[in-house]
Amino acid sequence: MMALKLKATNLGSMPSPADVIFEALREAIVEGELKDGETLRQDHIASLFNVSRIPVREALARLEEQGLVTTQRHKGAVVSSLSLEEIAEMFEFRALVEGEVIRHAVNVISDKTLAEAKAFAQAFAAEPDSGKWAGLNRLFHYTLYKDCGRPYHLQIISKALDKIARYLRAQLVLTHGIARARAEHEGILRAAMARDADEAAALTRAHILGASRSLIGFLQAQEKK
Amino acid sequence: MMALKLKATNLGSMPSPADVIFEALREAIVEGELKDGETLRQDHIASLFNVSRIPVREALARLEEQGLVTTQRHKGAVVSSLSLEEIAEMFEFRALVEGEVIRHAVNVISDKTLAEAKAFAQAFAAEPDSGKWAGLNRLFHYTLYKDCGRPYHLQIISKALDKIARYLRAQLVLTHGIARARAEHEGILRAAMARDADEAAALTRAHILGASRSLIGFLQAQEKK
DNA sequence: GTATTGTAAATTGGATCCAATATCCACTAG
DNA sequence: CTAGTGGATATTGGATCCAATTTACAATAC
Repeated sequence: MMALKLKATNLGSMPSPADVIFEALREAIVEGELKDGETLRQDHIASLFNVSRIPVREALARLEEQGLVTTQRHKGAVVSSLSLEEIAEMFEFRALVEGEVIRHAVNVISDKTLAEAKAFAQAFAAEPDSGKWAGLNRLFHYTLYKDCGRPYHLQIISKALDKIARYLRAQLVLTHGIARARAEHEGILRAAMARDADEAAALTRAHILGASRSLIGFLQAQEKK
Repeated sequence: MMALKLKATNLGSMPSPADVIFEALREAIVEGELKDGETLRQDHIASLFNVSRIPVREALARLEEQGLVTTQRHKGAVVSSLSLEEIAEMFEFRALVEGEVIRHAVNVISDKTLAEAKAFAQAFAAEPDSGKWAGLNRLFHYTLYKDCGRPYHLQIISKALDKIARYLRAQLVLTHGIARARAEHEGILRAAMARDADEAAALTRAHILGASRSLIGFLQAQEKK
């Protein structure tokens, strides 16, 4: 073996075109750029990325497995939409898992991570551009969770968030959720800094379930119109 | 519109070849017929099902998204294997979610469903063929959960089970888990019939975490050899 | 005018073909 | 004999081509 040192990037794990397309579509759905029920034409996507339809189809298959799109044989893929009941259930699920995760995290959380979380909370509170709220909100929470040593839990939370992020956005922007979120983030952060795991878990649960009630109420009112 | 009534099977939602292959591979992995680390050759699978590699690749993409196989660019797909830590985490996760689900289920469970669960518990206890234990075990628990009105939770549980079913099998068959499982099932069933949601949840959690300890101990001993 | 049939265009899903990469093994140099 | 090179083989990933199905719409019948 030669002794020459060079920073070798592992070509074998470079993202394939299919990966790139998957990520782009996922992002677009999560960010709400592709609306509920919108149909995704393989040809169109393929020409956007200058590839054939093959990698597009692979990306769509993976998105369907995640529940972000729904496919009907020979009819194509549409962005999945969730009913009110389904949205409510997702929030319940998040409250359960995120509550558990933050409890474990707070018991072992480092000062460095706490500082990061604090920075995100402040950035969130100070951000004037409503388009960036959802992202900062997610970063804040994720930072508080990430030391929990439970990668599978984190992955599941992330996938659940992907499915409802579009709706959450509405909750923050359209229901004045931002003001309450600021206050509740402060509380969660304080509990975490005090290493009070049960309090952090309880506040996180309440935070999620509160957002759920607010969003569901908003969507119900919306529906009646 | 004509009045003729006939039981119309919706052709549009018939399983595609890709669906069939996905299910078959999933089943084979879950049942342990395909071992950890075994590589899956696209050509081989394609000829087994008499199709080209295209639907096989779609199935593999979906399996990878589920975490049942791992792909490396240009090297192909292998059946994912879980470390001891990962297995332990999956059990923790199951205890959390299944505990929650059975609590909600027991509050609304029908007598009919209880009777079904009882039948599965008895079938499980009486089954001499160890190859069928895992399936009956899963049916018993699923039956107790299914009235909970939370389809997303059930789906997540199902996917989590898929990832560890191979290992669970070993726990039941090789560690005398079957005897304890019989007794614990009885307890869970009794709590459910008494509509004692908290007790059913606590017993379910204990059941899962007990199986986890037993399995992890077994695998650790195995590893040292 | 409305409902129904038939046909053309659009779209998906699969097969085949081709290029890029990895793996294996024989060969060579030292 | 060993390390290393080069090329044959196997395998994957993507492009192109083709068949099957859906959709839109024009033509026809009533």
